[in-house]
Amino acid sequence: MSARGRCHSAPPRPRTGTTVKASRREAGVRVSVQHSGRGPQAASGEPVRRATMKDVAALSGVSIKTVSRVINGVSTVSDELRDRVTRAIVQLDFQPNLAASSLRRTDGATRQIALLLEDVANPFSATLSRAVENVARDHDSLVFAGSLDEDPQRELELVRAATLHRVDGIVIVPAAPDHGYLHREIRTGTPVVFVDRPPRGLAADAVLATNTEGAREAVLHLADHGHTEIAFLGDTRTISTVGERVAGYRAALAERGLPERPGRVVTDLPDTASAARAVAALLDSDRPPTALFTAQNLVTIGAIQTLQERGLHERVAVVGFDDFPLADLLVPRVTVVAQDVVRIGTLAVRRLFERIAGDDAPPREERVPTTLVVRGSGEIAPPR
Amino acid sequence: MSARGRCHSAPPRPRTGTTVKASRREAGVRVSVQHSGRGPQAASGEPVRRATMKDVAALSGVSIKTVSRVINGVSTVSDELRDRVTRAIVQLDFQPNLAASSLRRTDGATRQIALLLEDVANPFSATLSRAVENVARDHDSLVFAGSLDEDPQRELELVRAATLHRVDGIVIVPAAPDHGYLHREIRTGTPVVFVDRPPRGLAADAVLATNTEGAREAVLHLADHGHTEIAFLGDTRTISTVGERVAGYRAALAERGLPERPGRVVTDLPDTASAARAVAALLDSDRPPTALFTAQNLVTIGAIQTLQERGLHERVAVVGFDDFPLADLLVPRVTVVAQDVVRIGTLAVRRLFERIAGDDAPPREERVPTTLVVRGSGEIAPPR
DNA sequence: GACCCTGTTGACAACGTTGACTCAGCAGAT
DNA sequence: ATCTGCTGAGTCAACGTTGTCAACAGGGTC
Repeated sequence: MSARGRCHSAPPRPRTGTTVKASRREAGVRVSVQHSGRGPQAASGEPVRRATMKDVAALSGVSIKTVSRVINGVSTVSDELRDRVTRAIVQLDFQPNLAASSLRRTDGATRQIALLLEDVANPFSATLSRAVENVARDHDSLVFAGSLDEDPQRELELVRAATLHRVDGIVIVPAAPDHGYLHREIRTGTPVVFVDRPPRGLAADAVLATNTEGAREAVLHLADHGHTEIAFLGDTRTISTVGERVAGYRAALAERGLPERPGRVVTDLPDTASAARAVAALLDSDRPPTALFTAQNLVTIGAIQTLQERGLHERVAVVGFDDFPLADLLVPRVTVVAQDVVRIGTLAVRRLFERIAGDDAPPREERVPTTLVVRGSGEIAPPR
Repeated sequence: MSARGRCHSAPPRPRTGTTVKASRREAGVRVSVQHSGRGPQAASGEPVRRATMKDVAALSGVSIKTVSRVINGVSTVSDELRDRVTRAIVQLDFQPNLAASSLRRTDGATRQIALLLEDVANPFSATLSRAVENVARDHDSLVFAGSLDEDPQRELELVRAATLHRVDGIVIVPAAPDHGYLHREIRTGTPVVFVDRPPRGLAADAVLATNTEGAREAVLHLADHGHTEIAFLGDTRTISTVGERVAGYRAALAERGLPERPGRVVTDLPDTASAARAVAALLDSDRPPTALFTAQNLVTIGAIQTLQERGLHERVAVVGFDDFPLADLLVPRVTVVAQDVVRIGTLAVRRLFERIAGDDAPPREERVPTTLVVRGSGEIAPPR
């Protein structure tokens, strides 16, 4: 944007309808320039200075401080002045400058929070994101979302960017193996709430799913449908949820007196393709499992791909951890242990806003229960 | 946050491993308080004041202005001073106060852009969001995303919130029927780029899909597989893409000399459920269609639901507009006209950053081509 | 009438940074 | 030796707001 002009003179402004278009093509994208009489966008009607409190004060004949009081809802302003100021604000379309405000204020609030997740484009993150947005709205705060891609380095960068922008707080689905570095941020007044995975090397609030219990329930479900050969397939081992889910798997096997066969716990499957390959390998082994517990979204999908390719989708039982869209349109419909993602997100931001408001109770860990959603794929009986 | 303290004395800090937990239950969520020796989160090690340029200047023995120069990469600083300042910055963990900076700077840049979309939780929006984030990262900018839920009122509110926070620019998938109100924002220096749907009553940049051509291609595809009874099912009529896709549908029918039967164009299906009902109604009509062109994501899914329920999914052909996850795992796999969402998002933000950089060329409309993805559901032949 | 209290308003400085300007020092031209 | 121009550094004010404090009006009390 060029320097702010002072010129307020209105340019000639013909009707909008007269737009003429001319097309050309570049690299598959069709571009058309709009030769409207209104002229270029950025210069449309000369850049205009935004009104400040000073302008409002001048127009309503009061001091700047009184304008500030009206805006902040301070009660010691007479009705008459409040009225005059309010009218001036509307007339000038005044919006206070948040930067100046947060610079001066003692609490330094910016009314922005950061949400750092795995990848805004995956369904878990997207749902979380929406839940967080809804709560943030009630607190007049904006949410900026960042994707970590399970990369610790990226986590550092984004936390850094967040504090650079002086966000009021951070909700994070962490990727880093250690969070000691967050100590400094918390001490300088940026509270952090962990979601889905607990902090390591740091005491902080966390909202998590009951991973172990959920996994246990899933595997018991399979065992109770007659399966004795149940495999575990999961995401990257270093993610804490994976460990918890493995623990649940083992607890269920032990509870039903089933042995854990070697090679039946496969982890470090970060995407659909690797999960698909892992399932293929299992099926090709000497003693193929008759049931699969897929401990994550993408793993479940990869598994189903392989089963479909081999025509085994009506033969091998599958229970997945975490629900996903269209799970109930596949054949067979997919039985899952669903996390209450909206609940998790909501609790996490609420906690964050409590911290922002000054709550300094000891950090808490909240566990949100999962639900077994029976749909078909988990109720397939073992052969013979 | 309580008032900033000055106390820098380090509290006793025992090992982390000694955390003790106590559980209780409230409304299904298990809560455990962490009685770690480190004490409450917010007070952990007393709140600490953030370093300012003044501190850096004092530590390195230069003026504040020189610190500013170093941070902004001004070349007229001797190597020695630059070194001293850099070391002080690291030592104090200094991060410049962006609020103060943008307050003082002539361009007033905040390094934040807003992304307003239908709903961060739907796949189209989520993909767009990720694409925007990636480009924004290159410009050291943060993105905050907001969901409009197709609500014009909400659009006004969120644009308002965005300008209140003085974002450098806005990328928007609009919901409002008229965008004249944006004139003011553009003139005060907040450029706006439209995505998926063009602006109305305003000249502004837009990046759109080739809706008409894509729809035409889909319907020609169905006709060329022998269908003469093809229905159109679409989202809310007021959305411009819907109109364009209807136009493409009609163009294709005309091109193949097929009549448009009454009641075959069904719109205003905002969600899966209503789409499912609409398909049921069509199938129950006197002359049921043998093929469906579903002009939006959720509509496609709703249609498939009904077809599956009736066991017609291998009988009635379907081509959808817009790809969706798992489209290739359904039975039959779903043929779609895919939009290049990543491309659309990328072009849009790039354009936005050009505007932010001061480009004041006339507004442009770019059209990104669609691709027909043949998978099975669109190649089902009509009965007999 | 002097005193105090309360409630409303404004003057002023300060938040942390950067733009405009100044100034000292020095090299090269005169 | 003086002048000019340039380079590197510093001083000061200003961005738009809010916290602190003082001033003032009006009312009630003694």
